[in-house]
Amino acid sequence: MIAEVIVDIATSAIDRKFDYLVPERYTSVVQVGSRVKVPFGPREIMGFIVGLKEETDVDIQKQKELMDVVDLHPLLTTEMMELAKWVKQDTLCLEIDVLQMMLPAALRSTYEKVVVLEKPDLIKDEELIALFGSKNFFVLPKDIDSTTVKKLKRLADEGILSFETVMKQKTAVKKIAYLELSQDTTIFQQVKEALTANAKKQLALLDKLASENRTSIAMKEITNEWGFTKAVVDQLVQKGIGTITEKEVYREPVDFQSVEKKSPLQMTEEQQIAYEKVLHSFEQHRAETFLLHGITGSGKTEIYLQMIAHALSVGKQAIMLVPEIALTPQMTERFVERFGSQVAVLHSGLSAGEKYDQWRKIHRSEVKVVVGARSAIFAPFENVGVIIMDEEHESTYKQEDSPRYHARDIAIWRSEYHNCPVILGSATPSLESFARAQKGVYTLLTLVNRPKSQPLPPVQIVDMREEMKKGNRSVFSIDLVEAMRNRFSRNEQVVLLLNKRGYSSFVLCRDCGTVMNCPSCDISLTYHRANERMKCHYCAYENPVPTSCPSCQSDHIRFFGSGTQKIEEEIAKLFPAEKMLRMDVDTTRKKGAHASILQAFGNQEASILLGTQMIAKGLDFPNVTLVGVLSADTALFVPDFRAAEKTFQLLAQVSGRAGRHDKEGNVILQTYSPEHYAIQFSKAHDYQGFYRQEMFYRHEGKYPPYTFIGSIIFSHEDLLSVSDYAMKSVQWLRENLPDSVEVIGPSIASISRLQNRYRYQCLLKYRKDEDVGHLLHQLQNVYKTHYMKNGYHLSITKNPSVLM
DNA sequence: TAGGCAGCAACA
DNA sequence: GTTGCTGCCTAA
Ligand SMILES: [Zn+2]
Ligand SMILES: [Zn+2]
Repeated sequence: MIAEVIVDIATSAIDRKFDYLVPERYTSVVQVGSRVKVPFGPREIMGFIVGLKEETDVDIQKQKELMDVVDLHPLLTTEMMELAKWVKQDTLCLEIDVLQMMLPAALRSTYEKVVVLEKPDLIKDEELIALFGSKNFFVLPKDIDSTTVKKLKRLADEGILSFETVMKQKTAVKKIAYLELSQDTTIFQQVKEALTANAKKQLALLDKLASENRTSIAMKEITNEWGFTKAVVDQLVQKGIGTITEKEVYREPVDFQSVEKKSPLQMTEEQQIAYEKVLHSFEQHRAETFLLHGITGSGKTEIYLQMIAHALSVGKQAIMLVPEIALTPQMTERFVERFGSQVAVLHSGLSAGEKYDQWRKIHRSEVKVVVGARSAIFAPFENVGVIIMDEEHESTYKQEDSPRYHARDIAIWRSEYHNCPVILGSATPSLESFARAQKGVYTLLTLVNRPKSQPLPPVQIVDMREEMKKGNRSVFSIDLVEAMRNRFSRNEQVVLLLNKRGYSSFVLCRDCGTVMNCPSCDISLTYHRANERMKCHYCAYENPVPTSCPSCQSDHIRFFGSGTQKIEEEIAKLFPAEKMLRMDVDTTRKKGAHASILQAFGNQEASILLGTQMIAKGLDFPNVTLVGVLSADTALFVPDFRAAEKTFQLLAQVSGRAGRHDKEGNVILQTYSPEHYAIQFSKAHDYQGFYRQEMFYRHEGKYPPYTFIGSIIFSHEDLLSVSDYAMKSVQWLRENLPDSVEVIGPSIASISRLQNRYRYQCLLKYRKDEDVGHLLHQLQNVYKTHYMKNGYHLSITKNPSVLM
């Protein structure tokens, strides 16, 4: 038998199947989807079996046997392997990268080089002896200097030492030791009678066991809570009262006991209609995509819950995607309330072990519902009944680095595989999705009423130019200050949004204006207050903040925070009695900080929550009756065709935060461009109006959804080389692409240098994937054969979420 | 002429 | 991604 194996090496030349002979003893255990240990050149590495066959074209002399079958049960389903092939083809990435991404990080193998001392008496060099310490081996560090390596290699040639590569698995299954008591109850009496008088502890433990009347007790409980040492237990085990066994346990991030079970809510007529349309499609086993457009508070989640419940009732599984930032404990609780321990949760806050355990529960079908962020779309269920993506417009559903997949595309692919519906839900759908719904590619479902909430809050626009004329130079308009004062007098809460997308704090010299930049990237360094250091977001560079300016030696160094600090001071002056919580990149760097700030605000520990766009999601607070947007327009003027769409989505989202409950809410938008349509339509809560206006501009500019965008980045350490490569490539594209494809560039990329590499960018606007797919593959092949080895980089992103 | 080192193909 | 081979250069 022959196994087709994709090996664990992420290089394009290796990213294909290799045939291995299956030794006789493994023929009954090898399965497609299992991992295997294989010889590859002089090494041993991990690989995935992607096929089994009886014959191979490979030279008989080249053929090798696989060494070991690692998994007795396949890790990857047939579906996942097919999906990986499609993702490779569609996003121009490596198949092995997709396969690795489908599995939890804990299953990834790592490789270590170990130096083993063979003849200890023949080694003279003191430095080398020190490396071994008292052992006869050491792990070769990655950053070891080359002279030491040379010395070691020489000794290896003489046979004094040898190099070995060790394959390691990161995290294993967690096991807990249990004392299993014997079934034979007479043994206890026998042992007890045979005890000598000085065996007081053993006697006490026997009595305790008798009083507990359990058959299995965790060793931890016996030692920590009952206060017996392991020696006492061991002695009794030796006398035959039972055995110590290891039991597999799951590291469980959700406490199911503490969550009260809840029944489905009565749906409104509008919800019922939407639900039944999906249900009909579900019953027909159709792979239909629904766009559920419902304003904030219109009850989309109840439709999700009931659809999932129905899928489970006929033995199917469900995948529920939520953007990472909205995946709060409150969010997951809603699912646990309905489905109890049938829910698995996957998000970035889990440890590697917890993620692995959640994944195993999914893989073994011990849970039926997955609630998770982007990567949860790869949940290895085998009988999916419905896939739901909440807030489908979120750009975080697109993975920024390879494999550059969009969760929406994966969702639709999987729905076709399982013949089940997909629900894309949003209050402000992406233009792409809404346009597809208009064309009938997706089925549009609309919710316009808010069953439990007040009508959408009135939005007031404050023209900050007028404030300037009145002589108010503060970031707070007179109206906003007045409204805030009014809320505080009623003991209500206020949310303030500082709309400064993408800005982080930087370090600047006040005398000459020099901004501290990364020496290897054309980007300013980010100031980290916690340790007084400056870091580069794009490479590993890190340095303490200088005491004097490197270009003019002045010591007037200033830090520009995300802007929230300055506003914090101003609030303290205006409302000295009010407590405030700040939420921005600085205060949420630590894991869990985000959730704890929101929780504190929910507990009324402060009356003001000030933050950047990250506050737009998450909890809804019943006591918040005013949302103030300090600078509604700053994101409008970034050079991105989605700027208006993103601004509208953000404003719509924060507006929904005010007055979701019995109290009436208000929104105040401060702006320097009150006439802009994104702001005007936000005020009117008019998605459709915004959609029509924005579609007009997209049509004018030939932007999505009228076209698709492809972004190609060329980079090299040498500026002239990369400009030459970019020019040649783009010229070739122009000559070979059909006229319907617009080729823009090449031009210097917006981040012109990254990790010491100069960057050029080219943009493609095309209408059909077939128009560019073939040529992009060809461009990549030319890159692999002629450019890659000379230090060039080529990166192709289809439908980038940001134009960088 | 041995030793060293960069460049490169092969990995089943 | 690594490895070991090849051919060229350099120091003795
Ligand atoms: Zn950098
Ligand atoms: Zn200066």
